[in-house]
Parts: sequence; structure tokens; C-alpha cells
Amino acid sequence: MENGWSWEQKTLITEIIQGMELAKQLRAHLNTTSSVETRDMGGSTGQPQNAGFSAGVPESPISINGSPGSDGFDGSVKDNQGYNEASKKRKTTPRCADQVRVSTENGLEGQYDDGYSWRKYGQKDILGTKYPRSYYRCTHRNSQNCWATKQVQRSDEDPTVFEIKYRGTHNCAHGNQSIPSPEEQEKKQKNTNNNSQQQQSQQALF
DNA sequence: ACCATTTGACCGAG
DNA sequence: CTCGGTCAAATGGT
Repeated sequence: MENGWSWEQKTLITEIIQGMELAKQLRAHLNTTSSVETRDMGGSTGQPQNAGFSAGVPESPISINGSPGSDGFDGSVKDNQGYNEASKKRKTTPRCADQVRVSTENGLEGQYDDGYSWRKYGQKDILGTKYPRSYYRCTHRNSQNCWATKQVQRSDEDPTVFEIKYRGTHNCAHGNQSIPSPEEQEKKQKNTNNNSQQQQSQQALF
């Protein structure tokens, strides 16, 4: 019963945080003002949370290789087994997601770490966007029923900004105790969201 | 060996 | 048909 509470609170907090972040960014913009701005976050946007910037994927678009001889594919063994057809459709899946904008310092390197472990399960190019969108899911999905997922997409105009969308709730204890609550109930979430626009000030392109 | 990541294919909705 | 999202096999790294 009270379970929903946490989620609601979390959502609220998240929203507040979002607002703060936005305000921060806005402030930064205002601060610089004058002339070209272009993100000058040379320290202004003190990001509280991003401590770990690990440069990992420099993004090399050049995918070498290109699947060399792997001809093993050919249609032979593929075929999907209809595993899930259970029938009960989840009502189009509840889609409540929080959008958070993370600005990485001039360097694109750095993946913003929110404290949870994510496993990438897909990447797709979205029409209209210059960069592909990555899909992540909690590593404990099977272990703790954490069906939380995250989507990350780079801004087309500002490669320094990453748009992170969180979908679902975290049930995993990620590092803290092990699954103390065996409750696996799936709570229905209602959409209470109303945030519609969040557009940031579009910066003038050069 | 395991696990995270990569890539292609499949699927559902519009 | 197209677009977006997820899964599943293959691969690499530890």
C-alpha cells in the first residue's frame, strides 16, 4: 500500500531536481549573456553529480570492420521463438518517463552516472536526429525485478548535451543490501505527468 | 567462464 | 510502408 509513496516522492524529487538543473543552466546562460554564448560552462555549471567522467567511448563513428565474413547469419537459424505471447498485454506499457538534460563539459566524454548500473540493450538511429539513441536497462532486471530503463540521446545541435530519459522504477537495491523486500508486485503507475514543454532556450546557431 | 557491449533482425503501432 | 523499441546471437574484455 504505501509503496506508491516512494515512487511519487521520487518523481517529485526528480521533477524538482530537473527544475533546479534547468534553472542552473538558464542561469548560466544569463550569466554569460552577451555575445556568443555557446556554452561556456567552464565551471559554472557545477554539476553536483557527475563525478565520474570516464571517457570511455570516444564514439568513433567509424566502425571498422563491418562484419567481415560473418556469413553465419543467413537465414538459417534465426527464427524467433514466440516466447512471450502470453497474451496479457500490458496495456501498452505505462510510459512515464522523466527527461533530464545533462551537459557534459566541452568534452563529450563522460557518461553521467546516476548511481545505478545499466546495461545497453540496443541502439537505433532516430529520424530527425543526427546521433543514434541508446537504450539501457537496469542490470538487475532479472535479479531484482528492476524494470527501470534509460534512454540516452545526444543533442543534434549540442553534442555536449545528453538527453537522458528514465522510464520505469528502480526496484533493485543496487549495492545496498540484498533484496530485502521480496515483494515483486507490480505497481500500476498512473500517469500524472504533465510536463509538456521543456524546451531550453534554443541557442542561436552559429 | 562470465558478463557487458555490439549489431542485425523482428515486431507493434501509426 | 515507415518509425521506434526490444530481443537475441555474436564478440570482446576481464
